[in-house]
Amino acid sequence: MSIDTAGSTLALGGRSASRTQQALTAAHLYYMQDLTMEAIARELHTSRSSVSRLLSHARETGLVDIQIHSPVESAAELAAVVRERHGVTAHLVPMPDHTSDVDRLERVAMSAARLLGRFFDSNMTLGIAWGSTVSAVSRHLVPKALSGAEVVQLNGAGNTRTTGIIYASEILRRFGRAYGAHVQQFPVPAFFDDPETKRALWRERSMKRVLDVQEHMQVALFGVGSPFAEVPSHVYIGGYLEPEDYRSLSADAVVGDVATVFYRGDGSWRDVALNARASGPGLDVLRRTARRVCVVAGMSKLPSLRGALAAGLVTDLVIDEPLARALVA
Amino acid sequence: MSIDTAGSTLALGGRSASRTQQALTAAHLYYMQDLTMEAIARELHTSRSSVSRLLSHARETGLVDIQIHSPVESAAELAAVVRERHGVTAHLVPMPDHTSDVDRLERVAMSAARLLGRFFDSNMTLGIAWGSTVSAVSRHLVPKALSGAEVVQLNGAGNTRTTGIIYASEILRRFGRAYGAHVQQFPVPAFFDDPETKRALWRERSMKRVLDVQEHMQVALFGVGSPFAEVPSHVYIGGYLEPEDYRSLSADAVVGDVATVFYRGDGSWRDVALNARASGPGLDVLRRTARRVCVVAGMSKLPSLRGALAAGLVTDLVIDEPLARALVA
DNA sequence: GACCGACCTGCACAACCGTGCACCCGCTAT
DNA sequence: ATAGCGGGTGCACGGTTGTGCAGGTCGGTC
Repeated sequence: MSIDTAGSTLALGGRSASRTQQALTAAHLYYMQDLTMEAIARELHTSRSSVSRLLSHARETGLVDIQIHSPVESAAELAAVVRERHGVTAHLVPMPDHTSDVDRLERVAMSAARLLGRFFDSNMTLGIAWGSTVSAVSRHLVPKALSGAEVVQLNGAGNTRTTGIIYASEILRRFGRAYGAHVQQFPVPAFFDDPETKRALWRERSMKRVLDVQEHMQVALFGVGSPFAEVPSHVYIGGYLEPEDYRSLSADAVVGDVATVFYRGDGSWRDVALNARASGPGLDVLRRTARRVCVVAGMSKLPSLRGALAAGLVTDLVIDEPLARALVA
Repeated sequence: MSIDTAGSTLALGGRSASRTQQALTAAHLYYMQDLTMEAIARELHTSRSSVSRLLSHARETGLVDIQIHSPVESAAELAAVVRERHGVTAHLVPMPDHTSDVDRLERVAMSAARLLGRFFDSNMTLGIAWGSTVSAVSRHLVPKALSGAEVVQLNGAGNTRTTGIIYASEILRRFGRAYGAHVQQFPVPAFFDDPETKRALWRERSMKRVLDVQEHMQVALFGVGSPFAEVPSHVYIGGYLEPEDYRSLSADAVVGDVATVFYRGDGSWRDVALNARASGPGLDVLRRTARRVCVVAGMSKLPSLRGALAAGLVTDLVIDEPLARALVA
């Protein structure tokens, strides 16, 4: 008689179980056993709406993981062409040609966020650039409980107007929270005024520690900047660069940047003048990272994307399908 | 102008794409980008109902894979107790205590079928017993495109009334189709009349080939039979055994069987008389298999389950939660 | 060339699900 | 004590999704 209340309920799903346990049970009943929410509500002795919320909770917190496998034999032809031509794995995000640039970014970011969970695991280090693309990704991350994971900021965010801490650290924090990871900030300006200051600072042990973490990351996540596009990236409008800097970039025939490091259409970057003052990791450091996930949305990014591919910065490319078609056209 | 019709559609999702490609696109838009079916229908230039069917197709054919991860720290206490006490990984299938035995079987089988896809991969061999449990599982398999996979029947199906070919081969065929695997039948009676015939047949090269495949399987899937339960298993009602056989089992204190091989409550089996005439693999052969998935539903199976656990036949146990609770009680 | 069957489509309807709202409970600061 | 607050619940409604049905298309057959 003492177990009477538990008698007709579920040991793991009963009213006394934790929210997570209930969500787990509901998810099992819904996704594995194909019950309706109504039926689940009866089994859990609660209302259908609570079950609906429980399932949302389960999805949002990563208890339920939905993957899409394209059967190998038919792996989207377009992706195959991209792989052959550029040597990267393309993750195409389908959408109509007439999608606006903001929608593209949002949709690509959502897909990228869900994909990232497959690449990032316990005891790994993830390096992130920041900018509108990575920021958009950060808003759609699916939590995954990892241990010993670390997230490190790849480039500084300070400029002449703000230290950029708030914006960049908000992004970092989202990643850290989603993966239960330790976050490593990088409190330096995006661009130094004097390259000598950068070199000096880089010799400081506190900075060396961060740089060392960057060097050993297994996954890097970044977008590409497009300095001369109609819709310039965050770096180009936030007061980071001076008119003379633009002239310098122009003179160097720069087509884009990754984490404040600039490159030309042919992928060269070492002798771009501005890079001496940039806070981001040298592209050779980036290239030593095992998995380098580049997220790109919108036609205006095409030239800088080409440059990034030419520079061999990318192993996995998350990209909207119309742009991918333009890339191989 | 010639590409006009394709201009406002999706290259991969347009009307000319294959059903699979369309389903893939729809799945991406639905599960990765959270669009409604209505919106997807617009992008794919089709009706909403077609999108609904496309998504069903994607789920049924394994294009979409839904997994449930219980966060390690909270991995159902009950499962932990089972692991500790019996050394097996328990996959608990939640359901109310008052669930009928047929519902239990159906629900456990559904979960088991979805789980199996995680264990069975290309170039592996899967051994299956047959019986009501495995049959139920076979009806819920989620397809997965493998190469070089093989499915082998573990025990014969013939009896004095039929060769059992139709029933058993239907089950086998379902597995073969779901995984694109080659199927290996085992056309022998479930029980021989004369153990000598079995020994003779086992020396035939055609039989040796099958036995050899069985010995090298990486995954085995089976239920447990319960000879003296209220709801006896297939083997015990299909005309396979004679009254004297039952007396023999009773005299040997048998509590159950796996693939026609009988064991006692303490897990012993070698000296059970009837086993000399059984077509199933010796339990030592079974125990050499890396992953041995046992599917059990319903209280009446408890004694035979205990025996199978005592015999160390199981590495992964798919079981309804009320039964699991009874097991550890 | 008419017929047939297998398959696909959109419609319409019913079933199902998400969410704003009012409410309740336990906690805390006043 | 009590008002306020954060978080959870069920109801009711409207949006979303599954599915039987009545076509339509295509390829094969007599």
